[in-house]
Amino acid sequence: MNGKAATRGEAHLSARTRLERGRTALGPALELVHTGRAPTRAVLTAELGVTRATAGAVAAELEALGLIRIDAKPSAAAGSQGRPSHRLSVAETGPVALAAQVHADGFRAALVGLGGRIVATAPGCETIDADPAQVLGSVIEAGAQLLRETGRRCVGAGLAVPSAVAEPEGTALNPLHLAWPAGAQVREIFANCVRDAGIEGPAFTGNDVNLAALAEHRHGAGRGARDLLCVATGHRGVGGALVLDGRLHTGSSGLALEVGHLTVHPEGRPCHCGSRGCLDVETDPLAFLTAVGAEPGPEGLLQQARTLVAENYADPAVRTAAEALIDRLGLGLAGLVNILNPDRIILGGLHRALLEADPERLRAVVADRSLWGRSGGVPILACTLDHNSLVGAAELAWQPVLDDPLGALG
Amino acid sequence: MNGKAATRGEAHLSARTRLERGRTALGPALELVHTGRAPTRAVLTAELGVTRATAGAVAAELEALGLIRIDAKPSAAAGSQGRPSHRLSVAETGPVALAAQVHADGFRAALVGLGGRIVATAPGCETIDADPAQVLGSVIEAGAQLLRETGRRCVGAGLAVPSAVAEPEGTALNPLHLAWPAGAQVREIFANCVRDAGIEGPAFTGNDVNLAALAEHRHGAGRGARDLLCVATGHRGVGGALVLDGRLHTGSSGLALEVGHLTVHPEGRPCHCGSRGCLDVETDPLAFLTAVGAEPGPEGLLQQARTLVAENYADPAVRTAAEALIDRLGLGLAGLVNILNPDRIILGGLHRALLEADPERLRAVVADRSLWGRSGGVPILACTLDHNSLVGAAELAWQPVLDDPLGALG
DNA sequence: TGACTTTGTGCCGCTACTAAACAAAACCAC
DNA sequence: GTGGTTTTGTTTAGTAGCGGCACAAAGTCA
Repeated sequence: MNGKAATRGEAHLSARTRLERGRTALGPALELVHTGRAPTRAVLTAELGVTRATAGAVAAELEALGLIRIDAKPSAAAGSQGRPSHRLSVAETGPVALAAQVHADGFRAALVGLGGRIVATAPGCETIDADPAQVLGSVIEAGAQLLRETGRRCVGAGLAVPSAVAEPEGTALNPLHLAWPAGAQVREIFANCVRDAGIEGPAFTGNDVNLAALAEHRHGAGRGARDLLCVATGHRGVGGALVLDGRLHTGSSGLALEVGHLTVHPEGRPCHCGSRGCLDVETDPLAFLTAVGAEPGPEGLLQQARTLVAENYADPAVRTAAEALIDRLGLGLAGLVNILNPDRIILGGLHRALLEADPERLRAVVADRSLWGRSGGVPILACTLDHNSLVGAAELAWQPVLDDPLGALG
Repeated sequence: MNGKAATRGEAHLSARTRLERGRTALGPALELVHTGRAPTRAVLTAELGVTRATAGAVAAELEALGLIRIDAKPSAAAGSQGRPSHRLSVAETGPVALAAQVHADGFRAALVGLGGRIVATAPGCETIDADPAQVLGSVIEAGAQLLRETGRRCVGAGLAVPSAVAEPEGTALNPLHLAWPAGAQVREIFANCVRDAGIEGPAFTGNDVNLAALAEHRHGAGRGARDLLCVATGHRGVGGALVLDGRLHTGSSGLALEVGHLTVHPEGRPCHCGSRGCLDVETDPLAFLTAVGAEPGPEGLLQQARTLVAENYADPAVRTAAEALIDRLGLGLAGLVNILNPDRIILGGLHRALLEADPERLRAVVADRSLWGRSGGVPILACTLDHNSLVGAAELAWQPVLDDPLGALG
């Protein structure tokens, strides 16, 4: 060991300069197929910037690894000239990632293949225990059952939690809606559950909105965006996420994009953070239901608020409350646009319903409050994936394979 | 051309997947020497993660290109064992970048070598014309004169302007303090001036605070940081910049980190943006001087405010005004911390003076208003480089060489 | 003085790629 | 049909960059 070298730079820095070796084209090629950007070897050739020979060899190797499928029969695209190409697709019986999600109403487990395809889903549970180890043990047991039933190889496991996850410790800082203790070592607990269940591969844990953003970027409304901003509500509060150049930006300690305490209404209601009129307390489902004067129903705050916006927008009380929320959400998004200048924004939860109820109003507010009205033209879209947090959790587990297929599976 | 491939992904995406070829170790190695992280070939070996043979060959090639110098005599580090290593350093007579900066008081030109070392400086001008082409023509003429005097090879030119620069057009959106027209095509004008002066290499233009952040990251207080946030004042207004993984984050249209309109004082003074109590109007030199009740002096707002803070902090009026600014700056920084979660913050201009006057107060405010007080522990430092915008402008011109030394110089 | 430690270099071989020629499978014009 | 064109896929040979290894060099330590 060389002491000078070890203390000189932080680990992540030398990682950035460290060179890749081996089949460097393998990972990028798999990612292109995974995200649906390489339907044929010809496209793969162009996207990788390599020769046809290389693209062919790489594709063959990925097929040999059981990750992708190359159609035996060529299929000509309509109106195309030349020799028809063989389609590339994700292997249908290839490995899967075990994805898990916990939320206020319970948990879910699923197996997710390449391409973000959900292969199998466990029934799920509708209640949640106060002990993280018990909950995560149950959800992993459900996942292990799925693996036994399908008999598929597992590349790893990912967990989505409705809380900020601190780096590098992997503790849940505010699992307020889970009745879990703040600071619970979720990553470690989850990894232990995965190991104890005899499941292959590494285990990862992330915030649900972050993972939803990652999934939308790769397989949903965020495809092709370079700087993607996601904002979404759960039942309570607001979460944000940023995907830069295809990677989640979680900041130095995992706490980036905690957007809930942007001020969007200086005279607004007080927030537990000590300020007033935070995005959290002004635009979440509870804020909306309170403004409408609706009694809490049995279906949960988020579902109740969404349904009201979607189905009763003609009701003046609903519309007035919704427009107030849209204006404040727009103010918050404009503030984020001025700081992050994303090239796309995706909304989830109640915010998605608000966008769909009156897209023009939201876009106008954002454009009006963005500097020079210019970046106000940023596209604002609704998220498009079902279970995007679950798919995002699987992306975490797939990442090592995408980075180095041979190293992770060989 | 393949139409399908061309329309499938945006250009930057295929660039990310496109593979490097040739001597892939050359660029990273040069960057390590450039940023002072590879003082010997042994360290270079460790940082690159290659064999000694490769590191030796790469260093020899960089020396042959005239970019670095390998000491003929070995120099043993104190208290070290083993064979002493030959020191690596930046070539003293190697190529230079032409750096230019325009600001409210005039312009400056300099030649900057690798390592961020200013090799030569032109006297500079104290007045500024309303016509961008004339100003940039003059500054380039001063730079060309320096090149003639020193006879050194030029790798390109970089320009720092006190305005947001829109991407990809390269227009200055708010050169308010320059008396230039908003929307001036500064990048194109600058590139034309460079070409007309017969200067080799490409020309680049960027915002001065962004470039200052880049320079501080590579050669100053930001070294080793992964997520670096910079906030600085000029004479009027506040600018921000973010360096992620060694690269400037300018957002999709160059307008990221326009932090001047964060709300830091809801009942504060009105801002031209339509809101009240923006960081711009609450924490810039004019805000400070107004709060103190000082008459504008001849030395410029920034210098006057800085001097007051640095030399008259005992004066109750100065102290009261400074503390109010610190509190509001802290609020703004806390908001940015909640969104970006940087691992370091660097302050420039008046903000630097405020930090140095009362570092504890500023850190306490930021920690208090950051979520969980956790990321509030982010280090807040003063910038350390002289002429950091100028050095940053040179970094732009050096970047192609750092990315691919052979391709840029061979 | 000799053992040990660390740095630097020459040589060999591997491997992932390129380049270029060839083969295959569609279309079109006649 | 038949032959030409276009695009895709494969085969072959060649190359460049890096790893591995052995060895040499230049210091410290006992």
